[in-house]
Amino acid sequence: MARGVNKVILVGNLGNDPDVKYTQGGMAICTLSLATTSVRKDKEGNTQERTEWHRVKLFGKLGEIAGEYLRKGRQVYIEGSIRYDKFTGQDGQERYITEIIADEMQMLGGGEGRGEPRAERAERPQRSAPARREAPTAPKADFADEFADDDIPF
Amino acid sequence: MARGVNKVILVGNLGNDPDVKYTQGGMAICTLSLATTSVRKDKEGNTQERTEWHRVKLFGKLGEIAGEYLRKGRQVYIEGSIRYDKFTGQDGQERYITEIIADEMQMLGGGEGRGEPRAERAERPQRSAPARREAPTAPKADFADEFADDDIPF
Amino acid sequence: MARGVNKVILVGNLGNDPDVKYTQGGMAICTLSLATTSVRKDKEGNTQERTEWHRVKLFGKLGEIAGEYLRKGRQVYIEGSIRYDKFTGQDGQERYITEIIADEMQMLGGGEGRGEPRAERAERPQRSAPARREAPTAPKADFADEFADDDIPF
Amino acid sequence: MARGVNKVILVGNLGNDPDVKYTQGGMAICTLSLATTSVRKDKEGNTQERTEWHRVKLFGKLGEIAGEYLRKGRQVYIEGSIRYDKFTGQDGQERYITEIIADEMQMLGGGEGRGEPRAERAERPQRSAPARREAPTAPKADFADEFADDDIPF
DNA sequence: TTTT
DNA sequence: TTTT
Repeated sequence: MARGVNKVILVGNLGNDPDVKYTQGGMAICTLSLATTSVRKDKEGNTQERTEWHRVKLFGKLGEIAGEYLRKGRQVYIEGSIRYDKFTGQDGQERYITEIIADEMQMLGGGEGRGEPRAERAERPQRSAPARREAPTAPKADFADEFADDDIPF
Repeated sequence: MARGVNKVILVGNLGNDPDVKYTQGGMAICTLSLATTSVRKDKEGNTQERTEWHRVKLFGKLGEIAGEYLRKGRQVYIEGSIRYDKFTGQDGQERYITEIIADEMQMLGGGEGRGEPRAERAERPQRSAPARREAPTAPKADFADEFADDDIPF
Repeated sequence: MARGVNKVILVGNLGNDPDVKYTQGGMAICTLSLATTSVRKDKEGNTQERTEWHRVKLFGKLGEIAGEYLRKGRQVYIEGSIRYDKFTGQDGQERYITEIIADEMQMLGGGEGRGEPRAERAERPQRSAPARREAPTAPKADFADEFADDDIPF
Repeated sequence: MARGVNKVILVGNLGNDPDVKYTQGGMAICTLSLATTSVRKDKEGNTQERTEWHRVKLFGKLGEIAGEYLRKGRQVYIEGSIRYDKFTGQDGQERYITEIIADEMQMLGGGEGRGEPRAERAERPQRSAPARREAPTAPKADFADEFADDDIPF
């Protein structure tokens, strides 16, 4: 299904609440800003930090879950792939954007902030996606029937 | 869909031709023996090698493809998860086995030996799986409809 | 440096407090029991869980940090490789063991239990490793001088 | 050593010969252009391809090896991290660049082109890096002494 | 913009 | 049992 491997694994903290939008077809697109920080010592022995801010996109059901349960500051595990996009800005200038397209997400650190979906978030789909024709599914979501075979034990 | 991450990434060479069997339900189960070798220097500065032999299992369509196109010696990329199994041998002794359950496979090194499925392999399903009720699909195979949404560009 | 890739990435919770031992040479060997759980639905639509218990080993400084800061229940990220070992038990039977040799570790979920090393753990090195000739270092620990070059910005 | 995980795994083919430059300090900086292609089917059932071109950087000894042994078309495994950089172009415009900083590299597919370092590449260091004060080492290069402990078997 |  |  592919020629090559393009895999990204991130564990970081959200710099902001997730941003969820819906396509005409009713599919959720959730965008996260995720920080990963690395530390090293320079020649003088001083500790130096550097933070990368990743722009992560989650589609479909995965995006809905992210939009409901994640919040600013939360620690999260993301698995996906890198995608480089090029578009022309309103000033006619070419711009480049790099995004991580998630196909797996895990909320980390349990406890606080989990289990209570945000009310205002939960409503949005109805408002902005009136024409939702079919439940969009996220990658790997239908794990069930892939293995619905009699004789394969878990 | 999970609490935790259990991910394995391997690049290695096959020690043998793949072994393909079929379940009562007609699903392929392909087993590979995959070698990964690491090199280090010991205290005396001598180069030392160590090879791990991984037992890799591929199910469904992925297993069929592996059985047809892979051969002894071939280099392959595998992504999957670790699974520890315990069973009782014929002598009543408990035995343990560790397997890598693949959900992604990539043939590496192109060229030689690719594109020519083995005839004897290709026939086996019919013989050993007469009751094949439905085409079993491998994980991630149905990438297509997951994203079949009007407005999301590739 | 190797012929092949043997990489494992785990996010899970500790089933027990870490077990730390020291070699004759004074190097820490920390063993963790780490659970990763996956969930799927069977044909009847019932949710089924399966937990894998990984035996993780951390050496040197990484093992010391793990032994001091980790505790039962804590969530942790581990990166390493799989190693299959075979040994002969006291009954003369051959036994097999699979271990994850860690070369990266990240404590997840912040908060509770971090920042307060366990007193009894912290002392052990002195007692059991009197002959510690040199500070053993964990893989990747010496990140500093690898990049101590004038002109490479962080 | 870090707060977060920022890991990239790529398997792809080189679009060009590697580009190697040297810092004032004599450290090699090798830049690769690496293609990973993914395939999917659209709603009409047509096969669609999309290729990402990754800009990969390898430093020190790893960069030297890459510069000598890799060539256009060669398949390669890269492990590293994502780095987003921002700089001001000659026109005063801000520009963004995303790079993969490699800390592991494996040539794949054996055979052709391996084992015969390119002559013109091999010379460059002397010419452009006259002041090479010390042999720069790549990440993970000094695997040897990290484990140089009496009692730890391979 | 996050986190420790 | 593979590979370089």
